[in-house]
Amino acid sequence: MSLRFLNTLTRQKETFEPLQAGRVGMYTCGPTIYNYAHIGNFRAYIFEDLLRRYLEFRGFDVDHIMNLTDVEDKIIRTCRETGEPLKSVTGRYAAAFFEDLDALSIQRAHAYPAATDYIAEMIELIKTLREKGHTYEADGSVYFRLSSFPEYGQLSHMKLEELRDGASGRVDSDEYESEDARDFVLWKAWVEEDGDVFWETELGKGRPGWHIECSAMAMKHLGPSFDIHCGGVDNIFPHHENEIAQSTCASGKTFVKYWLHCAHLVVEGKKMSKSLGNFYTLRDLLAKGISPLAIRWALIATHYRQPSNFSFDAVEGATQALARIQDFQRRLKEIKSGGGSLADRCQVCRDGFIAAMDDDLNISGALGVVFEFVRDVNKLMEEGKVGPEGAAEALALLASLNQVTGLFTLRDEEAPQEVLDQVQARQEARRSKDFARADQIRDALAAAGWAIEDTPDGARVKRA
RNA sequence: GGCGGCAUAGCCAAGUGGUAAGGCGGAGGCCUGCAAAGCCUUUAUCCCCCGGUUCGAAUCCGGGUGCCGCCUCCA
Repeated sequence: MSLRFLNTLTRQKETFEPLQAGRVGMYTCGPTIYNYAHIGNFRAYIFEDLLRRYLEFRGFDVDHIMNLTDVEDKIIRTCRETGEPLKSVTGRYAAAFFEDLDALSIQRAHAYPAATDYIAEMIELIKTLREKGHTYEADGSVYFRLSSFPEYGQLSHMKLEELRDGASGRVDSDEYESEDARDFVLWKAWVEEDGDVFWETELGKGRPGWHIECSAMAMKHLGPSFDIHCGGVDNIFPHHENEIAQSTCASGKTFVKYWLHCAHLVVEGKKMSKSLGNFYTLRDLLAKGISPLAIRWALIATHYRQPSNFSFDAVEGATQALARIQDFQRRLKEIKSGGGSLADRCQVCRDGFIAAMDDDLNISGALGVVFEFVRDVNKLMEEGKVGPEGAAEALALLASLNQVTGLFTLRDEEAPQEVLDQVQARQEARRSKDFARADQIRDALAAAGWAIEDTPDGARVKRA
């Protein structure tokens, strides 16, 4: 079997074959850094993280680029309302964004280009488009003329005529200086509300449109043609469609080979919204005491093209599932003698995991395979059939698969000496059949956040 | 109004023509001084509803209902 992805462009599952053997160029649309990202955003970033990790697991050398949109209407509005400089606002939320990525064990992309650092590249790109006759000017702004790109709509599978019909009644034509409401802006002429957010360029005083930044930065980092471009489904139209138009017209080459889009997240079955009270940033959830790994699990466990329902029941389930994997690893680590190898079982698990993931990143199926492995090995341990060699093999397998999931990291905390002393005291009480005393110690430790589990080889203590 | 996606047990969620993975939760049992962890059994005669195609459908087709997305710079 080979690695296959559903390509939004063709709506087919296609075997993944990178443009250059062994190497993958991957661009993912990142956040607009004017606020804290919410868990819906992070679902997309975790999907992209899973994709990148799996490509690497499969031996590809991945170059992952994620943009940061740091100039845009909402940011400018914030600056105008608060008087805070643009860079100050975006710097603060960029820092918060990276903290959140770390909390969720999302691997860093290889570069995070920010739009305002690529103004020169955007200007060059717009000039190229102008030379090739794809643009026009109106009131100091530069627009892309959609009628100059007949293939427009190939990604979203929408027809230009349908867009025009759809727009009727919804678009206030007074807001547009463009010749056609469907045309989009490449360069926005400065207006008074922009304050000191502008660049003096060959195209005049103003700022870039949103779509052009991704074309400019993606091509700068990955070349005119690259392998994978990701984002949320809402980006398909118009953002990614516009990127295709700009990039293809400028370079004359196919922009992206595979487009992968992530479905949205609902919370408790409803669209997240502040008025419903189900709108959450990562910080909101951490403040409720939910572990970041449980959030990662809840966000990753649904196939990326399926709408995912984030609920507190689901988070509780994720927390318990994580504990099961953690306990499994603790047990394996304690095996000191006896038993044999688990090479065959490990191979079955690894093969099953890969078969599922190869099929358009079927993470639910892959996790199912891991749990079947856990159950089988737990049973073998119960029967005393697992030795140090087998335990090491199983732990190595989980560590390997953890490179993909980021969910199996064993987080053990060394118990302080006073806790160990109490554990020892309890063991002595048990030996002398003073169970009241033993239970009293166990309850006290539980209250302090330490759980005791008795095993044939002694007591195990872990963070509750 | 146009385009598209989704609907599987209490919860999360795989499965796209051959008779319902997995996890959480619940119930019973084994183990344990008691627990915890683990193991075993059990928990959807059925996959939103109504028709149809087929020897056979959760899976295909038609209609309906509900939720979600896009159609103006929200992942």
